Amino acid sequence: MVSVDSSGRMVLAALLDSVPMTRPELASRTSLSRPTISEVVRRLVEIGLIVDAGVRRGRPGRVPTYYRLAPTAGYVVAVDVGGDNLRVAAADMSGTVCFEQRQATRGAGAGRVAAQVARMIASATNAVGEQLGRLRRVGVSAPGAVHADGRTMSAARNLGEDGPFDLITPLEARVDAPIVLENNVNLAALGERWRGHALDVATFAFLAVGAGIGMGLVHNGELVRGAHGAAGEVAYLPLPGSVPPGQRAGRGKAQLADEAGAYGVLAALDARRSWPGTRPSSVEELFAQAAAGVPAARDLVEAEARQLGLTIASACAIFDPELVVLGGGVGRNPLLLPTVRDTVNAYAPFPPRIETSALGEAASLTGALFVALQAARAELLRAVSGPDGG
Amino acid sequence: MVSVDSSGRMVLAALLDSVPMTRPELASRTSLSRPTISEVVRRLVEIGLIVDAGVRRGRPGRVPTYYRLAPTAGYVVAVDVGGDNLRVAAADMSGTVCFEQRQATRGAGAGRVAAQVARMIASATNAVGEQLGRLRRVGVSAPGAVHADGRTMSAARNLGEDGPFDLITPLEARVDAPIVLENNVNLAALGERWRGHALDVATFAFLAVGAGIGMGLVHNGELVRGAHGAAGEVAYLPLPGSVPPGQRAGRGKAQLADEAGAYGVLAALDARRSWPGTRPSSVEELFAQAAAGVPAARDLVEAEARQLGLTIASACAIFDPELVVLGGGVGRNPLLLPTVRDTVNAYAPFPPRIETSALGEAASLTGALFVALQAARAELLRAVSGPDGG
DNA sequence: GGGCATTAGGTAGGCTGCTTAACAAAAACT
DNA sequence: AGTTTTTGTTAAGCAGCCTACCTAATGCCC
Repeated sequence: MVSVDSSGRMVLAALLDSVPMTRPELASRTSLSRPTISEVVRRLVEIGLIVDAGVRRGRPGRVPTYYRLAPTAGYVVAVDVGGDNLRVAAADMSGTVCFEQRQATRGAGAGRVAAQVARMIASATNAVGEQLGRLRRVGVSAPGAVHADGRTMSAARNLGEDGPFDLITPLEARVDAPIVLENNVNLAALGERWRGHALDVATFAFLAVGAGIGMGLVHNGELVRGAHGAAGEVAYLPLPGSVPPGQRAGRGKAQLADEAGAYGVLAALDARRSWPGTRPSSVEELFAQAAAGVPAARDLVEAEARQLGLTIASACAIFDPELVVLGGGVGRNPLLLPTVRDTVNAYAPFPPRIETSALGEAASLTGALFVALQAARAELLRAVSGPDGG
Repeated sequence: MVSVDSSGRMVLAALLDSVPMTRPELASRTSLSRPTISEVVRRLVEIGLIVDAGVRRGRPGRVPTYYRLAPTAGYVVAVDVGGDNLRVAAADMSGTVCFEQRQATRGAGAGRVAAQVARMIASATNAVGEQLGRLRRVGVSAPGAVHADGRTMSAARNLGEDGPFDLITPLEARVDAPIVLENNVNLAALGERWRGHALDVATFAFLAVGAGIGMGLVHNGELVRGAHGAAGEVAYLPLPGSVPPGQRAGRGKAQLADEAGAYGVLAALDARRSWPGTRPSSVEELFAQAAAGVPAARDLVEAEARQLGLTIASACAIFDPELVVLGGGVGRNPLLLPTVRDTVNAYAPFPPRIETSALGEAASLTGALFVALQAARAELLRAVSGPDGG
């Protein structure tokens, strides 16, 4: 008798890519024999994990049956928790997104945010209904450093929390699935690797510039978190022109690169005494004026781009990525790209490719979907042998 | 019949740690049954990879036989190619060093260096003789960036080569074993992880400060090379006070951190117009005067330590290591440590542990031994199933 | 020194998870 | 209609382990 253990996993793993396959195809893909594949497929159909998906006609020989992942194999939900917006998405086990929603963040503090997140997850599960089976995993993207326990996070100023706090526990009480928490920038990096510009890139960095600034690093396809979950905290880079710590107000040890976020850009804007025409009141307006050719606006944008260039040059000297993806509300503005590239080329001995995010606002959410799917699939593969095996 | 395939590898892998083991011990270690272990051991003894190592007396019960790796299982040789010195070491498959030698580097250029290296390898193999079996692998440590092909390297100014050059091909003609080439700083990092201060540390950095400066990064136990083999090239870090590229003479794009090497320190020394007492003519003398309390010398050492601190702070902002090991002729001087630590603590939000190298001058050589051993062991494990299997 | 407890090592038989070989079934091609 | 081609099933077998049981050889205790 055949296992449905290691071979079952191989077959299921092959079918998780959502492409239906015939048994001979599965045999050559897994390099198992056809009898073994038949046995495994029979068991997986019995368990309800895969289903018949019609036959293939038109070629000589007996018609083979296609098999694919059962639609009821389960689904995952991802949440991107931002200071301004909450985003939710749901996808089936093959990764096809079947629900999306966006809401303004109402209220601050872990408790209120958790409550709103739980409601959004509930509306996602309601929308999906029973047709996709059960909810297998929830991926949560949030700004701030995630501790080693995978539950606590700190430095999430955007969410109105300064100290360490726990977003997971209040969620677990209201959600019937394991929850994976990860930093939003790290997830944006994984998102770009899954469905963005870093498709086949093993070693790259995602530079997110929004209200603040942060970098997500991927090495040989796996996330670099650092010993304290602080890898990619480039706000703490000592850069040329930066003011030594202790001589700065407010942000603790954060260095010059912190000024590259929207806060910093607006501060630089305020510092300008005169402005030709109407003074921009947001970073978007500043970029619009720069695009329209207002010299003062172009100056600020150039200065910003140089900062980002120095940040990337530092990353190259340490990490030497093959590609750097620029993202975040500020960072993904294409106006920055030429000066960023020039600056990096001037400093780095082996300049990486530099692109703006292919996923835009959805990068972190896509990454959260990815980690949720990964975890759910791994659990599914383990579960194949677990229950009893037959 | 038992495989000597997967189980054979498990047994051999257990015995590679050089600790002799009895068959019951092997059984519990590999979680295989005693009959299986007996069968596997019989085959490995037949092949000549392991040998009887006496019996254990003194405990109740039948006396068990110890087995260990055969002394004739082979050996590896490591070479550390430096601008001033060549070092060679040989070790048996269990990692016990049984030969060491040092020579001044005579002549420059790939050709001459390769010839001298080949002679040293030959003297190592002669010293070892036939008693350890055959030479299985040679590990070579060299300054400079190793290309993706694992053969070519560039930027090895210390060896009198500027452009890319190939040290491996001329060696292969004179050495009867596969050769592994790796950057000396990367190898120093691996050395510290194998037999130094980073024993159980998964994510750390080795900062080498000698003539130049370079960093070796280890993430989850594996080397971070970067997309162009340029990870850890911290000479290119843009730091506070650094002069933009193009405004500097000589070293291309290299930034301020380059001044942290011995060249830079001596340049700073020369820039001082007056000096109390006899002006030091080497970095060693400078440190000696600083230790003796000469204020000007202390100033220079402090400045150097601050540079290193900023470099490490940059690495923390990007990579967030758990530990940083200071090495190299300049870097391992303990006089630097307090100021380095203070500077890092001032800048980094999560300061890593900082230690001076436990292996000193031998760090790179130890790392070269390690990669040679790793490669030789992997090949040995593959070979167990290869030849025929019985 | 003899019996007993304890541990090592060997043998026999059996089970699991595959394999290959052979065959039956069902389509396209001629 | 017959041939070719591919799919799917069945039967038999084998590799690589395991368990159960047995024998061998020691230390310990009286």
